Amino acid sequence: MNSRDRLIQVTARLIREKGMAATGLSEILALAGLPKGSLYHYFPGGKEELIREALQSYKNWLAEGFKSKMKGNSTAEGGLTGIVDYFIEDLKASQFTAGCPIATVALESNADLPGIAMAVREVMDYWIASLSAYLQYKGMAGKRCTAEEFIIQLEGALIMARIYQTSAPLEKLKLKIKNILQDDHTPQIAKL
Amino acid sequence: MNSRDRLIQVTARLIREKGMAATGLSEILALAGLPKGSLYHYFPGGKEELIREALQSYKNWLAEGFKSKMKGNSTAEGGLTGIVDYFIEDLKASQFTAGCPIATVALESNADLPGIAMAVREVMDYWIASLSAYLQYKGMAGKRCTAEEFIIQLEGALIMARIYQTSAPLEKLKLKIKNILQDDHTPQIAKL
DNA sequence: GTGAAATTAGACCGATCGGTCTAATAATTT
DNA sequence: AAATTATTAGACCGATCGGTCTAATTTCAC
Repeated sequence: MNSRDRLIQVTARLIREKGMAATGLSEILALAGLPKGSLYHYFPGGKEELIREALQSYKNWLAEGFKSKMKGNSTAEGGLTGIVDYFIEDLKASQFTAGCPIATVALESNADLPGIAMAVREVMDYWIASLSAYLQYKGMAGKRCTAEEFIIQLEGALIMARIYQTSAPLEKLKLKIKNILQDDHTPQIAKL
Repeated sequence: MNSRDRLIQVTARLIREKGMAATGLSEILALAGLPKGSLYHYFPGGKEELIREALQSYKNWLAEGFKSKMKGNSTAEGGLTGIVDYFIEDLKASQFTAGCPIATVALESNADLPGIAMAVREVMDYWIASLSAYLQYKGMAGKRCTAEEFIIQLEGALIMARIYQTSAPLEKLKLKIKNILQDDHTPQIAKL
């Protein structure tokens, strides 16, 4: 992997493990085996740009999961179950140290970091849109609400999993997918 | 408010807004209007002890919510709705800058901070236990699973609310409470 | 092979980090 | 009033923070 990508990957990993503020540039550089010059060569915007790129790379990670897990499942229920499995695998591989970077950064971002907050929204938008499109393709009604509902429960489960160091909440989520898909999530006051 | 409590409150607020690592002692002291000596007088354990206390204070905040919102509602559904309202009020009061400190700190904590991770678990334990006891009092079955389920959805909704700066996910959660209470959350393989 | 561009290397910067320490002051006890 | 304790005050510490800058080196084009 080239230096630029290595920096992004290391940054992404550290952010998922301990957040944005606790991740120092020197630690990133040490793990990537690069000097400071390389960082500012590839990312003139410094730490913030690097973090934004790390968030963007999470989009690719999500896209990979969509591709591999949805292709192998014919039903919407199977597809969503696959996505949860994708997160379970990731969680176990990291020994429950890696959460969702979107959530982690979202909870750390504030009005002082508008660029970060926007990047967070963008990735979440992508996630919701991808899931919605998938659900629509599978013939679901109220797709966007269902997608949001699924992600909300997934994010909540990921936090619980992190706190108690167990994948149980995600395993439980898999059992609830059928309900999520069946529930009527269309807003009471029509939105579209 | 005395100096000690002021330090805890300021710390709790900053943590909820931007997390643990990004919250500096100097900022805490400036907002509390106290010198460094006071901090280490009351909290010899330094920043970590202060954060643990801030997390503990969140237990009190939760307990207040339980008291005020559950007393005023006779049904379990009404009680949980009240809790969600409690979070909505808090979120709006902070202009969507204050998340759940448990989640925020949980996503920032790792093996290097065992004391923090334990404090996070302790507050979450308290939360789950309180809700379980309430549900049992209201005659619910599968109380603990239902409590966990509710909290997971609340945490997920809080993240979404933070990202999009809207209380909509929490408003939606209120509409789902009836379903959460009705669903069978007892584990497939009995746990107790 | 030579010149230009891309990349690596790391010294250096001021600011801030969490933490320690001593002294002054305020409050309380006797 | 004197002695004791609790609290405030802030100078100071080494370490690290994110960031800048100049060279050295490597890569690549011609």
